[in-house]
Amino acid sequence: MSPLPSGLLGDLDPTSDRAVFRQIADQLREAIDRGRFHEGDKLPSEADLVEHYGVSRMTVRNSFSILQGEGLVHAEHGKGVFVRPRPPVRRLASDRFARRHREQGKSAFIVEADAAGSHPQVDSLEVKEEKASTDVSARLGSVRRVLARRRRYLLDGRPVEFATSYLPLDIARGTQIAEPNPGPGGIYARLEELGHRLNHFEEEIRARMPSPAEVKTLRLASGVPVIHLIRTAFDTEGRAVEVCDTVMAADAYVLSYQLPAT
Amino acid sequence: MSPLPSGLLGDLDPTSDRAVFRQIADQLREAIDRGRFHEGDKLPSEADLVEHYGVSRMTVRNSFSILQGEGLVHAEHGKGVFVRPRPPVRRLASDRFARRHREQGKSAFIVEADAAGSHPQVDSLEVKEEKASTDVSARLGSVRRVLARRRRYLLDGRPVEFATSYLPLDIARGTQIAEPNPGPGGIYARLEELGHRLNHFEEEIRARMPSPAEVKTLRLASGVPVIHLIRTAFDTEGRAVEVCDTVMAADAYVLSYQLPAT
DNA sequence: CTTGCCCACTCGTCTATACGAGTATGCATG
DNA sequence: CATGCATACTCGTATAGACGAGTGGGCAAG
Repeated sequence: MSPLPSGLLGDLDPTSDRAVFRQIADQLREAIDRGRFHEGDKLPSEADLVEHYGVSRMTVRNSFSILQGEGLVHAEHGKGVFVRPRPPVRRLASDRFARRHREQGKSAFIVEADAAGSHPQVDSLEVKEEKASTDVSARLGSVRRVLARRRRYLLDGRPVEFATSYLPLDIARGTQIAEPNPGPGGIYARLEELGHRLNHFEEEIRARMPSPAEVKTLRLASGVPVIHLIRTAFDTEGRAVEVCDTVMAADAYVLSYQLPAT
Repeated sequence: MSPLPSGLLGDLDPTSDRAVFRQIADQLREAIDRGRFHEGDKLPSEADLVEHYGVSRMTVRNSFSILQGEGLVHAEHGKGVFVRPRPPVRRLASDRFARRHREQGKSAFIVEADAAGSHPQVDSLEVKEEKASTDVSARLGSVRRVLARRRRYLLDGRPVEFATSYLPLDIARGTQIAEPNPGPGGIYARLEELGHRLNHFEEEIRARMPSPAEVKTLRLASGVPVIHLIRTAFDTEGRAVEVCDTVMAADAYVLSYQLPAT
């Protein structure tokens, strides 16, 4: 247990009314911000800090837990506490559903990830008929049952997004949309072939902390929120033909929209 | 210290390899999800749970800290731990900058909040010239200095959003845009009067955990992420005439966009 | 050289205790 | 009745100790 390089971290201010564990967290945070520790670097161990500050181990752990909650660091059992690297982000532009992007055979996700040089995967594919939730039913116009298409998207082995599409049975049942592989251009291409020419989409965006289930399927580190996006697709007759419910790891995404000023 | 109503919470499973504090958190979470506790309800005190489960206080506190991290509950010193109420959300539609909304005298925020029956406020108004950050400079096209307009928005006394607009000095200096009150229709109306007819906006959206400073200015409860929105306004000549950097309390907002399918 | 074990170091979980500080309530005092 | 204090309850902070479990390096045996 080598002593901490002096000057790396300061001393505590016993006269301060700021709690000791907060002071320690502040100093670590500042050291990270100032670049004393870089992404992926190992922070001093709990034992190091116990010795350096002369406090008990629980106090140090308390400090770490603050930084974890902020998403700044993550602990690895048996190894140490590390500065959390910012993962590469995926940019979603608002024209990502434009018809011209729908021509080729591969899905938008695959094409885009390949172009960005990362390795895309889709798994947990599940297609089945089920009872519509209240919310989905309201959005699709009072349908009882729907076709649900679930899938998880991964980039370089890391899950980044979990999405479920809901479609009214009278549209989707018996079509290729009900097959695991919906064919080139995805379900939007199939919908248009079926006569539902798409007119516009509505997207609702929320951000919140993940549920335990979401932590699991997206393998989220603590302190990482999710972006919850609900998209409704409307055809030219004004009918809602699909609702897509997407939960994204917030640290992996930047959403981008272009709005007319008219 | 009245005993806990039996049946409200279950027992621990000593054979489970799930940590005790997680089991307790699970049971509390489930009880909340099932509606055994409603928004604003007080959960059993730490002492109650210590007695009920026969564990130490730190273990119970550990459970609570999980739920706090999820944004499910919040603790009040001297009172207890409560189920966090879902605050009313503000919906931001993608047409909120349409020209027709810019006619009246009051700001969009005030009009909209009044209509929703809540009491809007704007404070911390600050207008000054300053050095442009790298990011802002890049977005505005390599300007050195900018006019910055900072303000905080509150609904019913609660801060919900903190925004800063940056404008190139050659556009804003000496105009009403540089005054604390930009006049009816806001700075977008002034920009158009100055000959910068607006063509479109670009919005970039991220979600992340707040910095300590953001926790303070937005008075955020723990477990509440922020939505970080960066909007760039372009005039008909393709020039970026304003960058607006907005940090919103994520539990107070739903963003809504409408996209053409073309 | 390879295999396998031991050991040191790491964080994870849990107990027990202590005192501080904010809140609410009831009771005694004025 | 009103004021103010005592008190009990709440969570906040901190200490000290114990054992468990994952990781990785070194060393000894094969």
